Amino acid sequence: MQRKKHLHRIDAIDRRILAELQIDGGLSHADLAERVGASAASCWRRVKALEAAGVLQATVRLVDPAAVGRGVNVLCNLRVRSHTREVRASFEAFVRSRPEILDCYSMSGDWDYLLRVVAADVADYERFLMGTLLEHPSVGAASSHFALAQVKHTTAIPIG
Amino acid sequence: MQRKKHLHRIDAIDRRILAELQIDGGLSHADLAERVGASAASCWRRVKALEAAGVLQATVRLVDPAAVGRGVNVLCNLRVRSHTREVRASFEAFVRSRPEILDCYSMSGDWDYLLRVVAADVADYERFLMGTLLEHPSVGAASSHFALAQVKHTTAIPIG
DNA sequence: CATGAAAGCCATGGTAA
DNA sequence: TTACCATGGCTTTCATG
Repeated sequence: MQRKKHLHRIDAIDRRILAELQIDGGLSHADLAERVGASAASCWRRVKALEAAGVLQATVRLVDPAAVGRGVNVLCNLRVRSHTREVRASFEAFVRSRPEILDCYSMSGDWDYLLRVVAADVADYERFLMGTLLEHPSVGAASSHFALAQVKHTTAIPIG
Repeated sequence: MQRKKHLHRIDAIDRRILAELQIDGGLSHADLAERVGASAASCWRRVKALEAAGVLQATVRLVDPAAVGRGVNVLCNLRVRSHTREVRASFEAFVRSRPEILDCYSMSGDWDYLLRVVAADVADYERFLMGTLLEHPSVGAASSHFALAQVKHTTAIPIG
């Protein structure tokens, strides 16, 4: 799973390719070529190079969380029980293994980590918090905050 | 931009389709059919229905933020200057208009919003904070925390 | 050396039974 | 659900600036 083979110089056309594909990943090479102002063949070569360099990553379909019963977002600040290498590695492996934890950042400041958890409802989150998260030996304190609404949520990184 | 036309009953095969497509959105209908244990035609109809219902949303390509100079994540707690409808609407429109703000949640608790901002480095974020965010008339206080690492970041909602 | 144009193969989407 | 066909995208080749 090694990526980032070789730093590929990203020029203006590459950036336009990235900008288009991260909005619509289903574009054909022909359509993409038209939008970025290059030939289909050149476009195809660039896409392959960007993939090989690890700049262009997975193609994914987005699913409406509410439609599959995961409409509640909870942001959870968390401290680990100790800051040894082992405990942190154990916690991070745990985080990666739990599908309801979508995002996890190691933070500077008062808390060690910030998690985003999706749940069906408050009771569902309570079960996860008490039954799973706080049960894990690596976890110290946690402070949960419910999102009232998701004002914005995008996967598109600003390019340019 | 109306979605969610009609609540479509999602059965086990639909869930498997969603689970597969949110991991690999580039799957052909034939491959998808094989993985979920249905025929290609049936699979195709289900995908169309899920799209029409708004359950299956955009196909996007993920881009490595660091490769395009956006490797720093900042989580920013924020209060608006007042809680009137107008001020909140103004703030939320502002948030949606700024491409470096990837996520924004309206929160319960001490702060009104939580933002995730991607920046090139600390100085770049400082410019955004002082020059753009805090300059906006709707914004009151803000408290920024830098992510030391992105331990986990996925777009895949748990299905099932 | 990278690009652009052209062409063939093949897989795919879509339809009909 | 299975079978079929025509469409169109992917990939290579080649000539060019």
